[in-house]
Amino acid sequence: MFTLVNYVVLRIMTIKYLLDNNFKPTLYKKGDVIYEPGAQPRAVYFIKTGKVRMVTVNDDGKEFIQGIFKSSEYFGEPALLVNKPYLAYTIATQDSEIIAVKGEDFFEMLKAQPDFSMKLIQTLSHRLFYKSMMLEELANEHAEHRIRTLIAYLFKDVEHTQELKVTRQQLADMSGLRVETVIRIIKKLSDQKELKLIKGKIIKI
Amino acid sequence: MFTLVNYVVLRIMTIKYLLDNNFKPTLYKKGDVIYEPGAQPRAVYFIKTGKVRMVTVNDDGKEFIQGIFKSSEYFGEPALLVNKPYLAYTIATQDSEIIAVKGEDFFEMLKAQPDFSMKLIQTLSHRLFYKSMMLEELANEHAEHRIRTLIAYLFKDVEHTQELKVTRQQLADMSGLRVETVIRIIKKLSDQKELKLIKGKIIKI
DNA sequence: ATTTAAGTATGATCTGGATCATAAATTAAC
DNA sequence: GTTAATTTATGATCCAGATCATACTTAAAT
Repeated sequence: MFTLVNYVVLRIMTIKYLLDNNFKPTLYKKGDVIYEPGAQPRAVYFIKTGKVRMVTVNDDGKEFIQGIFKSSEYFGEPALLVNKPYLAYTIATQDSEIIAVKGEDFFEMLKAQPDFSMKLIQTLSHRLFYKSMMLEELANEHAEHRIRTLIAYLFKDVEHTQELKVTRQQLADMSGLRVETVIRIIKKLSDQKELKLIKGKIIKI
Repeated sequence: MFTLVNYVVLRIMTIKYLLDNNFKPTLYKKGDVIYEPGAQPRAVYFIKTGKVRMVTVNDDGKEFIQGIFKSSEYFGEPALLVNKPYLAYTIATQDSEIIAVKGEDFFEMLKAQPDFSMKLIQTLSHRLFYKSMMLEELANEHAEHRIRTLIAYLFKDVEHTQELKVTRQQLADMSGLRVETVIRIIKKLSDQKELKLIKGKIIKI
């Protein structure tokens, strides 16, 4: 069976494969936009180093974080694969080196490497899982439940007593709530000893 | 490039392939549960005939419709592929013949047929697209906007002057709103001539 | 053709979380 | 080390949509 370890190895291998095959990373500075909604997809983006956030923005300018991608992950395939314009912005949240693999090359990779194809299927399944979970939350659950579920998810493969590297604003932007609401709920969860706060940082208990 | 026509053909071919290879459909009666949340996935389900709805249910019994699957479509792969318990119920909304393909056989199919693998990637991408769109709506948009977007999506490959085969309750269960709210909004959209109502049925304008 | 069930319709009230406003505590930048 | 910029914090008010209640209409079952 497919394990977490070879999953990670395969991810790193993919970047190596690209570099070995002469794909060149582009440098994006913090805040740079990699693509915007409405644009026609032409490539899949592999992150060599750095981090990006994928956000949809409504008419009032309110952001919703669709996903966060970091080193050795890739993004932008769904739009390319269904051949529809992007729905979201993708923005570097720190300086990042990103390899853009053109559509044809990506399809080539898929054909040439059945392993990669299988891995993509798993990656897409993971993302679907997360989105299904969040849809249920946003549709049916109240603020406190949403934040509990989201924090549990973010903490899922994190050690005891480690801190969460997300701001209240980001939690708000992932849960469809407002910062003030998230702040009040985090405080409440802390009062109930469901988590610990040290200088405002959220610590797993 | 991959077109809608060969996409549909491939879908139908898959069922034919399964029948030719001696996979036997099981009959589910209207209301029968195919699987429930918490169960460990062992198979992928291909619908020969009929229709199912995939729903998550919260503690108060409120349903959220994660997806509706019909003839020649399949469901249940993400949980199998990431090897996590199901999140949702899948329930036959009418009498249905469904072929359960065991995990091993499904992985076999994927390996043996690169076409199928590519098609699965596209299918997952489509579902991700829909879920991303709905997440943005549930997180950021007001009731009227949600219903507009949802109706536009449901009408997307439907002719002019055709009727929507969904109830107000189903729209509510897909948008995280309450029936009364959906009813009031549909009425308003009708008043604004954005759609037509005939005996309560929603008609594309 | 009647009964029953499911879906649609509408008004009145209530409430969770948004919004607004203002300040304190951290962190980043120079 | 000081200033500037984020982030966290907290109270007061407001409102979209939930909830409750009740009735009507259409479709399904017998």
